[in-house]
Amino acid sequence: MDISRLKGFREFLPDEMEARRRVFEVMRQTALSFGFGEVDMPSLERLDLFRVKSGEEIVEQTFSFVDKGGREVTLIPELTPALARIVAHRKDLQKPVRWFSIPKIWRYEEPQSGRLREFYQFNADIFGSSSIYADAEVIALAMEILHRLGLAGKFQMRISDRYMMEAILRELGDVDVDRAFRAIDKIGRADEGWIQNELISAGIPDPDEFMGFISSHGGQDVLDDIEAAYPSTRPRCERLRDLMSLLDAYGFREHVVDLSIVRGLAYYTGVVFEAHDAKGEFRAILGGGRYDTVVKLFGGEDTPAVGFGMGDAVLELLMRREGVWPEERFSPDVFVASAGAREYAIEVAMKLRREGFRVEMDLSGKGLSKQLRYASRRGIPFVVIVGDREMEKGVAVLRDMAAGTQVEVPLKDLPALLRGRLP
RNA sequence: GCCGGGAUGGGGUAGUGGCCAUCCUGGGGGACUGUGGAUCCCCUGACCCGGGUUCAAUUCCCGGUCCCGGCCCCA
Repeated sequence: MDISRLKGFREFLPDEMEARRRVFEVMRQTALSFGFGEVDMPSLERLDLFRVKSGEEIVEQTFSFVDKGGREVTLIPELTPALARIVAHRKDLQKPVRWFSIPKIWRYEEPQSGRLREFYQFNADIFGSSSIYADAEVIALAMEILHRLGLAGKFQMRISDRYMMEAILRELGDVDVDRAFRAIDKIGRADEGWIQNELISAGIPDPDEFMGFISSHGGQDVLDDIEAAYPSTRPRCERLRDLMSLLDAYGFREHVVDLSIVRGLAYYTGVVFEAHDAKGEFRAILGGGRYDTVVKLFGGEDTPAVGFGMGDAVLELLMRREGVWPEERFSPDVFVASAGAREYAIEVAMKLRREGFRVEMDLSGKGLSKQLRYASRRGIPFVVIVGDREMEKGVAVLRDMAAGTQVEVPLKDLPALLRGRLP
């Protein structure tokens, strides 16, 4: 019998979980500050929910199985279809809908650096607004999260527009758009000769010149060049210019136009974006874009949408490298040590707990020496010592473990004193 | 699914075709029943799995699993 942990799955103990929880809390507070509401969705869904959007090949990349009722089901590989289903059917929802979530999601792939089979993914979407303001708002949320996580200037937000790329490809002739996109998506990762061959096969006559264009990334000047060379891109260039200006207005500096960003998925429409490590060490930190046709696929009205997803794996690698991953340590604020007078110790512990402190209490019934040793080893910064003497006087002894000093205080003053000493 | 490198107590490691498999750390207990970190003592606990070669395999060979990394893919 094999009871070992499955490949690509992680276990988090309190120390590790505390760090991750803090990171998620930053994401959550940032999204809330942007007026996004938090949602949660089922972890198990019908496989058909994902077939609608992505086709049969997705089955091989999901944790799917037939349940006891004969239904084909799967652990969700992404959140968007469930959201689109709700938006399609809940016609009472006032638009624009702005939602975020931090679900666990599952993908049956080979684990490697920054990629696991089970991971958390922060997800934010706006449904019901086709305006460029919505694109800007979503991208700004992504950048603000990275900023608040201590990654300002450590990433680059690369932005493109699929419609613009399609316009360029149409000007080049009879091009196999999907194939060209796949090749473009590999720029910077795959062999350049191979990419050129793929581009030729896709029907692009002069891949050298073409790659020159899409390899250049930067600000408005890149858009000017594109517009001059491919006049039919003008409306999309205008839109991208607006987007870049809006992101300036949000106060960000990490955004650039980068035509090599196309995203692998067929359903994206219009603006697409990815945030990358500025040093180019890791795979994409996050990715997203516009998907204006998806809600309709689920039977709803034509509902424009834009959003992004950010997994915790690459983010963690990057934050660790930059030294901004939170300290991996969980400990209570206070340990209540009991020297007899167990009921009084319980009373003190509960008082502190209800005042908002993290309070661990002795459960061993061992001597004070052992209790102090335990608290010391756990790294708990304060110990409250209570026994018969303290109970009779209605006081408690507050011991600062780092300083090795202690004071006797009336019980009613204990919370305030503790609050003043904790960081 | 494919390719490369790994795998020795909970964590980190040394080492070996044969003898009680090394050390550090952690965990439990004690010296110490109202004051911790030090020290000392005791206890706990490992050669990834299966097959092969061999008198003998943790060690060599093959396969698998898992970990790390790369490819494919990346919703």
